[in-house]
Amino acid sequence: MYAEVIIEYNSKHIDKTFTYKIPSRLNIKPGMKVKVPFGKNTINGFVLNIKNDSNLANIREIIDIIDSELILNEELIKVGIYLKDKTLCSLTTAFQTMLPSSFKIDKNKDYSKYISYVILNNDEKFIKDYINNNQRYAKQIAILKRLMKDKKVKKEEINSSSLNTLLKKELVKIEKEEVYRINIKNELKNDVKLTKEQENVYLNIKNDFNKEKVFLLHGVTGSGKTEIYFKLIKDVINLGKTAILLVPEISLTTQILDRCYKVFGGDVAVLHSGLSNSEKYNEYQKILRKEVNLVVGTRSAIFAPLINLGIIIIDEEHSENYKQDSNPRYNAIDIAKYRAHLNNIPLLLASATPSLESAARAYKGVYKLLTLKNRIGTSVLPKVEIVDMQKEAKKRNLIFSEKLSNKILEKLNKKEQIILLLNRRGYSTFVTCQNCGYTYKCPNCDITLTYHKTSNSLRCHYCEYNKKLDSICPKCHEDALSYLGLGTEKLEMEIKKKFPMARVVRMDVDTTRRKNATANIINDFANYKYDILLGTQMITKGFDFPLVTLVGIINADTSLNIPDFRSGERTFSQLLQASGRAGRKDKIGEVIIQTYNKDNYAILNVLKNDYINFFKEEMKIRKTLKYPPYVYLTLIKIKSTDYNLALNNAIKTSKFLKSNLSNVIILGPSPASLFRTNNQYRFQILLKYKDEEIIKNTLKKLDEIFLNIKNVSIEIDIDPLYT
DNA sequence: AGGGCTTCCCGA
DNA sequence: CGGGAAGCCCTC
Repeated sequence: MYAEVIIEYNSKHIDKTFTYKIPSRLNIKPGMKVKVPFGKNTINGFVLNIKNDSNLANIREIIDIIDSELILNEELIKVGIYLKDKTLCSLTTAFQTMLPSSFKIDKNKDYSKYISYVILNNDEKFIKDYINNNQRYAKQIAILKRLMKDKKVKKEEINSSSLNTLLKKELVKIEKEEVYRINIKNELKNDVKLTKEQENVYLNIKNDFNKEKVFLLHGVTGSGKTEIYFKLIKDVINLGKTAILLVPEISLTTQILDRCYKVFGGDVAVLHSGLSNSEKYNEYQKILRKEVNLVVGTRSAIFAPLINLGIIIIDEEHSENYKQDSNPRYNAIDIAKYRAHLNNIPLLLASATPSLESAARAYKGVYKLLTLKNRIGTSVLPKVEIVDMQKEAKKRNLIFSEKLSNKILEKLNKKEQIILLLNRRGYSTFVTCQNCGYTYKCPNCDITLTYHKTSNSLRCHYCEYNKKLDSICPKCHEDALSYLGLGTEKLEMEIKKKFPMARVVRMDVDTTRRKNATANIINDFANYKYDILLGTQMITKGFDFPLVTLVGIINADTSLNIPDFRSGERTFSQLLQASGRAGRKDKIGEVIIQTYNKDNYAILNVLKNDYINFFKEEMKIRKTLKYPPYVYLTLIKIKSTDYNLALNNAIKTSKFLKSNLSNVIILGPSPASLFRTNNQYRFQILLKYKDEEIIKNTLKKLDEIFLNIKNVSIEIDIDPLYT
């Protein structure tokens, strides 16, 4: 028997399986991690396939099985191959991406945690005799008596010298027991009652449990989507199947996870990058050992090795976090579709602001569209107002309009909570000299440096560049540096100045770096330890704070001004999601949007709370300009530290594509939106096409060509989020 | 990835 | 002629 093995060396030059003979002493199955000889070394690999014969001349033998557990099941092997095919990454990269670090192909780490117990090691008569004959060893006798009563006692609770004697005399022994770091023992809550509207959605999906079918649930914020998820998952588990629930980011897992634990108790494993390696190891182990039926997590949880999946649910499906922005650039929704296909089960995509692609498919009938139009309970949708900042600027109100200040004061007095959104972190977005006009720029990238007051440093948000701020201008040596542009740090200071009585907390990348920091901020705010939560877009996601009655958008234009075909969609979705945070329970929510573009269609549709109208207007633009969902996109970037090398290869690439592709619009090469990052010059070529399959082979060839070109690299992003 | 083999350039 | 760097190819 022979095994096809992928090996741990991750290079596109050896992106294939190698065949090894299976020695008769080993019981090898596909999915096992094995040790094999390779050249002069012995390395790790995964068995992908087993076959009866091979026509290769020199075949070596598998040395050993590393882990008798099947790490990759049959389905995951297929998913790995799909991932390679979809993103053009190597097979090894594909499987590495799917596994938590402790299980990766080149690792062999056991992060198990054990508790040691002491138990009796002999029959009762023997122990009793020992006690009777050795009355003078009072400590030992006490231990033995305790063990006769309690059966097992934690090792730390027992005096170590007495224990050693007892162990030597073989009166007791030590037993290790594995424990998980996350261990849920909850009283399970009873069923939640669904409203008519929820019930209808639930039944619609339940009727199609045994079909490969994609549902798009368009439900307004606060319409009770989570209850429907739970009911569906319960049913699936009762049928003896399993479920995956994806949420867009770690901060959201905490809120939804608490609710999962209440409903499903210890039947849940959680997977996201906020866990330590040991925690991840434990959670993964729970899944491999089939001890849980539900996995909740972020993007990579879509690779959870659950068998017998019954449903996959993707919450906030419009979120850009489902796409990985480094290699391999996969989208969890694609993987979910593939797994739903393999298992012949439903995939539920849900959002208050579905992505244009999903909505278009739903209106076309490719997905089944389900809607929730009403908020649950007595809660009504918030009242939205737009403030024209051009007028306010004349009154010298640059940060807070009159209306917003008054509303903040009003809410503070009423002891209600406020959320303020500003999509830019740091203190000021650029520092410039008022004397000579010098502006600090990153030496590696094509971008101005952001000033961070807490660390008194200038930082590049694209690379790791960081420098202390000078007291005088480095060019003209005048003391005339001024701080322009508003970031969350400065906003926090301004709020404290203007509303000294308010308790303020800031949430952005800078304040949430530490483990559990996000969860702490969210919990403290939910428990009314603060009046105002201010932050970047991370505060807009699905949180549920009943006391919040005012949401203020400080500057709605930040996302609008990014030159990208999706900026309208992003602005609309972000503003509508942020608005959704206002007014849950019985209080009416208010939303104030400050903008310099009061007539922009995205902002106006937020005002009317009209998703469908936004969809129609945006679709017209996409159709005219030939953008998704009317075409597919692939973005190719050619990068080099040498300008000419980058440019010449970009031109060559474009020629290659033009001669190999037909029915494809090829745009470029043009300088990438950030022309220089990390000292690399970047040119890009954009492909637009209607048939996904026609470009695959050409892209594969192109990728191979670049393997042999030095000092230039290529990056192929299929279905990119940004152009 | 990493090792071995070939080639090519140049110099006490 | 010899050594060392650089390029190329192979690994089941």
